[in-house]
Amino acid sequence: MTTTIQDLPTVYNAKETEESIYKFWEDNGFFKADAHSQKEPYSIVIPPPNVTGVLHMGHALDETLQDILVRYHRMSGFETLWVPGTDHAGIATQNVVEKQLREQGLSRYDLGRDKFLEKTWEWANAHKSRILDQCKRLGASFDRTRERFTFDEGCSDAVKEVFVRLYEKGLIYKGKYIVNWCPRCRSAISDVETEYATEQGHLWEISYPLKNESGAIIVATTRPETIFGDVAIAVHPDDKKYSELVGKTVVVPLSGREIPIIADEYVDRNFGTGAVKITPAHDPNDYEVGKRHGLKPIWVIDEEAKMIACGEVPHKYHGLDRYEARKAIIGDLSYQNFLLRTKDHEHNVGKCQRCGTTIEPLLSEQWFVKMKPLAQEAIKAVHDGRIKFIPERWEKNYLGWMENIRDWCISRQLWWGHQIPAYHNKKTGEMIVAKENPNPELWEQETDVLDTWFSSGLWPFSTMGWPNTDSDDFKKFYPTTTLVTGFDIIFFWVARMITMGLEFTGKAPFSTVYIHGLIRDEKGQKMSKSKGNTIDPVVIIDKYGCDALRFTMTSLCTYGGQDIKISDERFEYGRNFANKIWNASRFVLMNLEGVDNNEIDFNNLTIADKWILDKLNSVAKEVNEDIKNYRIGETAHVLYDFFWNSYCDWYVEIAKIQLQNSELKLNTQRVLRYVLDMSLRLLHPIMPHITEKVWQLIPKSTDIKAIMLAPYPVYDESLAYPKEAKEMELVFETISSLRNVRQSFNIPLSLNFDIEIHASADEKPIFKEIESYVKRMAKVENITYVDGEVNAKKSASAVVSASKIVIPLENLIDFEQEIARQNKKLEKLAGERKSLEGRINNPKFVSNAPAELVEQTNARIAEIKMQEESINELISSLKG
RNA sequence: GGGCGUUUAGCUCAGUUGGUAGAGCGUCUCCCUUACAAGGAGAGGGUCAUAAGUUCGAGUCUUAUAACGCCCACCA
Repeated sequence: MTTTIQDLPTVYNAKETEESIYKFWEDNGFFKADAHSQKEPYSIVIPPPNVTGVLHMGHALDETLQDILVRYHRMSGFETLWVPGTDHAGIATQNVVEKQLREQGLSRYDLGRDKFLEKTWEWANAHKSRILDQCKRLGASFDRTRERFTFDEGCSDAVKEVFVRLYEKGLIYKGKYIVNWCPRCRSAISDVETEYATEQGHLWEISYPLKNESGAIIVATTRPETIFGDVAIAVHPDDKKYSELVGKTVVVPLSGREIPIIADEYVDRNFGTGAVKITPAHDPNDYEVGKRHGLKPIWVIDEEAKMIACGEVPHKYHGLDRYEARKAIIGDLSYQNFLLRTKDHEHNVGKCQRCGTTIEPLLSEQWFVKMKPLAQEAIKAVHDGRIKFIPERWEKNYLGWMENIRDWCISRQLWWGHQIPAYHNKKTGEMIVAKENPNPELWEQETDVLDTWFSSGLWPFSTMGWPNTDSDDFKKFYPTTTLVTGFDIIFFWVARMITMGLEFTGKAPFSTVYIHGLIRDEKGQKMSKSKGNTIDPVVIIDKYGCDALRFTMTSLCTYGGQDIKISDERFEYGRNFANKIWNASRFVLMNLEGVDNNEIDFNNLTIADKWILDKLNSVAKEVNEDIKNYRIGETAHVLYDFFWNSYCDWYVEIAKIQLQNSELKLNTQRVLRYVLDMSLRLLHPIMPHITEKVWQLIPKSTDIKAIMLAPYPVYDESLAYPKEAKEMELVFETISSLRNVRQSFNIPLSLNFDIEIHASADEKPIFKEIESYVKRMAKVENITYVDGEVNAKKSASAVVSASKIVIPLENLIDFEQEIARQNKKLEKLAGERKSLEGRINNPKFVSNAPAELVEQTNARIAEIKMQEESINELISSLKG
């Protein structure tokens, strides 16, 4: 880089910098992890983004937090691996490709399985690289040489291995059960993929006449279209209203079929009429009731949610959509006087998570994983601390789900996904489960594919070479250290990774699950394409810069993991900070001319030098603790405050004074450089590009090639200067008070005034030491020290710590106003003193509170009293 | 029905061993002081949702209430 300092623009150009800096890192292979390193490992696997589309803000946050942890640990001496990759996202990807086809008037069936898969692979491949390229724009320091895909060869092998082993252990079975069926996706989906929405519906009361006698039983239902699948009417066994009817037979309206009245505890006597129609093929509860009573299910709705065109469904309803059928049946029931009443009824309806279609509970043959036996260890691992959640409250959520876990329906009637490794004998129909087809001439593979989460559940170890447990990566980097993700996929993904990891590797796949909030729009709504309220991270990066995006988002992360509301303008916060860093750096670089490569001369430090070094030191301490404890938002705030308010607003301003002093110049340059260097390192994990860019420009002697490889600053006891840090308060207070006076009386900056300091004995030497700062920063001409009585006549004045400062300004100040100003301060002090005195006068406080606090309180009261006295003295002197 | 979260300055939100409140933005005043107007300086602004309790002391702990939000369960 041949940029000279003078060439650096006054406004930070994020776009230019970020591109070249990322290239610099990548070209040098700095992200590549070494499996043979002796360093302690730190590893993260990326939650693989779906190949359905492009990166959204949620990814941007997730990737940023991971990158912060990765960069922090890399700088802190760990052998650090971040594995990138993407998820084939079975149902979601199939849906987007199908949608594309539909726009051309085609369905997947028009293409056929092979052609459709070819097309989907094209889509996936295109999006895979696009997504990871977008991650690069986020500054992600992942090891691209280890990029993986949940549907690549290695992952597929792991999937087959796991499936076969679970099957052989009896933990995978196939059978007919009621499942959540999405008629649009034409596939079963799992419980967690089913979301519930409250809908306004109806409760219809239908009369079922008794066979061979007068009378009827009245049944309440929300789903009259399943009437042809009724196999019984159930009432509660203790319901006296119906006790005489149990055992009798009724005739199903519109059908004529005869079904029994049975008694079952499941029925709620107080709901509806207390009598329920039982439709085992289309309702999970009814299925259980049917099983208990040995009733055979009757299918009346097909896989597309249309009335079945055969069997028990009368001809006129054949092929009708479920809702059309409902309308027709209600009409017919009403016409034939079977419909007695229609009531409004609010109920929850299951929806497909992926397409929003109302779920049709359907009895069908599916594959399941028995989760209960696997869950035990997954519960234990959290209880005994092998895995911990941050924030902790998610543990409870996870455990609650695990403890009540149900079997997992893993088969999907889709095309895009891992085909189930089960084979059917073409002649005998026999079925085997094996990793490979023993003989394709004889055996045909199961057409169902696996739930996409089945392969994501193996991600932490399938990416490390498993089932080959001797692979270098597996040995060095598994188990991973931290998993970073949002709470929305704890059940889908985190829980499954934990169960699978423990089952197949014997180890928890990660030790910490760091759960962050969800990104929402400025109104707190979830971002979604359909609402049109999404913010594209790439657009933000183009407009404000990647580091600005990262810093802003990081600063909004709270320890409690609250959701994060963002709007375009919020990123100005990070952009402004980046610009501040840029300009402060420019100032420092411009002033480093003539500086040597030597370290700071610690025997020749000014009070201000010591103060900033002390401050930097304590900031380093706090930042390390914050990151280790996942208080990453706090890290951002601490660094912002330090860099802007301490370094820029105070130290750089003081340095301008010291640089003009030939004795102090060189060491001031070194301190400026040192603090800048360390600040950049501290900030690097959050704002990688700008810190690298500036760091490369700093003249220094190190042979470390990049800031991203430089050691992360830690607390250093030899750099603690508590005494000077405290004494500097006098500088801040003095200058602030003088500025306040200037502002209060509209004294122009062009006018330098004189001051008289009535210093306490202790503070006098400090005042002398800091004179040059006060003069320049408060625009003071002369400072004189006055002992004895104060004469503040026609003056403004200020009480600073134990000293008094008088500013003779007889033509410029309004004395009434000055008295008012001082009185206001008195009021404030008196308020504080009274409340403190209240405490100290309470004997219980004195006896119960820590001695140190009592002492502090007394000291503060004494200080206030003294300051009150001083102010009173000043006021009377002013009047006199 | 069960669980969780939120309620603090006009707005958005921080505030972990309980010691009398902070930031950013916005507002008001002044300033283009040779790093930065995406900036500098100064100021104003809060009975920390409500009620009770524990404590010498509560934004912080306990209980209850209210409002809003989320998750789980799912009576047809």
